[in-house]
Amino acid sequence: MASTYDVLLTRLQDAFDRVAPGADPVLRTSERGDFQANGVMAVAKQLGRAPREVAEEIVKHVELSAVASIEVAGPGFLNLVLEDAFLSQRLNLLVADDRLGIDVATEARNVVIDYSSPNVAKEMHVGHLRSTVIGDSLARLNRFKGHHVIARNHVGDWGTPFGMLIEHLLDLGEDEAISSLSIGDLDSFYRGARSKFESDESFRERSRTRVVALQSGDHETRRLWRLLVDQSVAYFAEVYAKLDITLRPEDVVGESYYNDVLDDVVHDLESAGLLIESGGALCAFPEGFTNRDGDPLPLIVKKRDEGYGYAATDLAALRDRVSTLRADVMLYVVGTPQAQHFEMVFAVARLARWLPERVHCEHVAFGNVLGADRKMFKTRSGETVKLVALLDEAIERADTALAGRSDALADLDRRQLATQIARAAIKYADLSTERQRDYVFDLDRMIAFEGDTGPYLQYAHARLRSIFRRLAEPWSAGETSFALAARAERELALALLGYPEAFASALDTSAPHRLCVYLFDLAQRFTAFYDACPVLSSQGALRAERLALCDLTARTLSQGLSLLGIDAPDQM
RNA sequence: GCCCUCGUAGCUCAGGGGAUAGAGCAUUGGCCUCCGAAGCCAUGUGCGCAGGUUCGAAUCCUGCCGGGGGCACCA
Repeated sequence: MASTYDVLLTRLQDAFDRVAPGADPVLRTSERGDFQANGVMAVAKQLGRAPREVAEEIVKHVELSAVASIEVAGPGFLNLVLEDAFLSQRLNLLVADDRLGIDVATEARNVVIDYSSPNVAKEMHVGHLRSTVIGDSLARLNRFKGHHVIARNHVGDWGTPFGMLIEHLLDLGEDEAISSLSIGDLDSFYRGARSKFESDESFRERSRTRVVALQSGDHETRRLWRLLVDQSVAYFAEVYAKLDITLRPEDVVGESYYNDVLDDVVHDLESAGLLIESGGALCAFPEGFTNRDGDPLPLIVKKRDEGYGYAATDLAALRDRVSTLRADVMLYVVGTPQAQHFEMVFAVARLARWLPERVHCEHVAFGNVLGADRKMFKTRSGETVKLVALLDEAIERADTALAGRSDALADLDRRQLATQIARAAIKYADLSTERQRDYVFDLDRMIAFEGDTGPYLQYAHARLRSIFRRLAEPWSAGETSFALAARAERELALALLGYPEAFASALDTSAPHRLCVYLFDLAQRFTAFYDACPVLSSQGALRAERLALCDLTARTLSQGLSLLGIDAPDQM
């Protein structure tokens, strides 16, 4: 169904077209009315006419009867106020719609989303938080829109470190190594290997030999490698479950997956005349990239030592995603430092004709997570912070807070609830800031259950559900007459009608924070309404209307949060 | 040195051509015989600086200043 905004835009567009075909009405929500159209001034300028005169003409032509009143204001703004009956009609459409006004895509696209990407035999840490959380939200948004999402967890499962990791595994003994890995103590395993590699010459030599064996496909070496990978993937699955991330083991398609086609990638690039030998390495030199000396900057596809760099793997993956997975959209949820790398990879892929124009390919970049000192977020002792440790601490705090307000929650699984709240706190804090910016990680602030936080949104939802729990009679949403006499009711209603635009904006720009901003605004309008408009103690039509508003708000909050990967418990 | 990115209230952040620039936290002061006070209401000398484009600039362009990042074989 067309959203309320779309209805108004269509009507205005028709009127604008009669005066200046194709002109944008520039329709926005407004504090001076419900909406305002700002496009008149530009049109008047273009026509060389007085803006107010043009505005009057558009007002004369626009067909808005039974929809909205419209008037000219200031230099030529058009202010619109929705008719009560129209508002009521629009709300009833939402009441009857499980999707709350969000249409399924008319054509489902194949959307490949590359996110999370931890390293095998290494702990997941804050450095993986943003990619994981943002990528998962984008996956949920695209799925909800009806697209076919292909999640790709491009884990680091290949490269020279595996020589030392496998030798370390052998030193420990398989059983011992597996039990160490399966309890999630990946860091100490990795450190153990690392320290031997740095201090022990013979270990170093064994590691080098082992890498060669791995690369040449030695059966036993591959088996040991597979052991490492499987243990890690199982561990990642535990972390994802704890964070409520939708990535599955079958979404793991690591770097090694492309090993067999790397020769092919190089061969094709060579045939296309895109590779030049430079300093012993095979490089592509896409236009527009220079190094610090002003010379052309290479994308190194094959290293001097004959090994392949990550450019080769990324190119192979990209080619595979277009040709095999039939991607229409490819999103790479990777930090901003990789911006130039991806620009170059995309440029080379276009040159190689692996990336057709019709495929939308985008580096969904995000900023760093910083500590209170505005430097990269680390523990006090300077260690990277484990993701599970982060979540565990948040769970503890949530649990403590819950314990202090216990009675109503006696029957519930407090631990489960604390986990839901902790996830909300961490995810919302991450998602609610504009992606490209760095943000300061402050657990106190994000889990403080007041202000612009995940728990605040959950709380608003829980209060709504509480109203329905108290209801003596069975209730279900039906055709409702919305009078919206109180200001707070009208404000809430307008926000509810804006949900489809907030969703579209978040989806189209891969910006979950836009949905966050919307949901927080909605929650605030709800609590203002809640304060000013008694629901259960009101009577008759007013009560029915308010219950319907509550139901719509609860559904919108719940659905919106779910698109962010956040639960909305009924009680907390 | 070149390129990218960011600079908005004391702090953390929205707003990315439209009218008097908004939230949250903190501050101060009000609200619970009444649906959950994790709440609501009130409370402000702020768009880094200088030009430019425009009827209109926090928003677009140029330069400068400041933070962060990238710039040949670790991904």
